[in-house]
Amino acid sequence: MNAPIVSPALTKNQALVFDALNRAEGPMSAYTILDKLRDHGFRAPLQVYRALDKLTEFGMVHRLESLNAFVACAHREHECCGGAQGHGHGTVAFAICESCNQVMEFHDHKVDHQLGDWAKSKGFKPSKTTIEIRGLCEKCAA
Amino acid sequence: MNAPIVSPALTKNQALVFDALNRAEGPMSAYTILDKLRDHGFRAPLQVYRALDKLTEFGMVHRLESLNAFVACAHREHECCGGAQGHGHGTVAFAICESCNQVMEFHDHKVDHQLGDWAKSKGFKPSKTTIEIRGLCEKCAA
DNA sequence: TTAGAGATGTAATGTTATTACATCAATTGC
DNA sequence: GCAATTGATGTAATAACATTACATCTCTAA
Repeated sequence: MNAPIVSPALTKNQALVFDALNRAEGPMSAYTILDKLRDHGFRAPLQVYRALDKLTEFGMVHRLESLNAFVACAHREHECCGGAQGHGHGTVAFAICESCNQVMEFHDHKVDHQLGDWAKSKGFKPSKTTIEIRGLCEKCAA
Repeated sequence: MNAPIVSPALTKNQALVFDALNRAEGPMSAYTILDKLRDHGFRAPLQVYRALDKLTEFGMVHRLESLNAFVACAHREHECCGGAQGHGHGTVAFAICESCNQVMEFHDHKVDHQLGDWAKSKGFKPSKTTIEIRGLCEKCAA
């Protein structure tokens, strides 16, 4: 089984981690996830990191590099352009509110293309692109 | 003294850290910098982090979020659009070769605008934007 | 039924970043 | 001059994030 387009069957640990992230309504660090899952038998960081690796590979979870934290993917399945990253989209971008910690996930074709064009012009072969906007969301900026 | 447009006078520690990054021809972690500067009297991480904070604030150094590492800014002074981030540019983007660790710093008006437009449409007020493309540079992809 | 692959559990360690507290030097206002 | 403030520095300790190493275990395909 490789690079499934639809959600694959998850292992127990993967399902627990994914569920925790879905309930969270915001990004969580690996160690926060670990704490949430202690009641379910989790005892070591590696259990979380292994599950996160897989979920990320499946495109079901994203890592926020500027936060060292993780969020469940907010895209609906089959939405918009199928990309190299499985699950149904190309590069995703994030707007992260530094006040309320809310994260907006979005996709922007033009940005995607523009960066792709730059890469092509330089002979650079992208494997993963990170776009994160830190700032204040509408509510918090008011 | 606040938010200088030209390079401010650096303190001894700031100058040492900046110099180390300039010589490096590639990103360095804070602890790598620390090791390089032990001969110059550095003994603790905080000495490095404090200098990096200031240099970043001055726009002379960038943090690569996906690497937890730092690079000296590759822009010439006075080049292109003066932005909110001092030093003479708006958002910068990075292409990071995962094979040879070379980093290309660039600026793309269209991407900048496009993300700005998205933010405006959502009422989001950006403070800092991260754009990092991981992949293989032309040489390493060949 | 056994060899391989993948998932799991656990401990230990490595790497990155911050908090807390003390000191020192330059500047400002009196 | 000389407090008072501000900013830079030094040091130790700790917190936060992530990986390596090794031992099982379970399923499945030959």
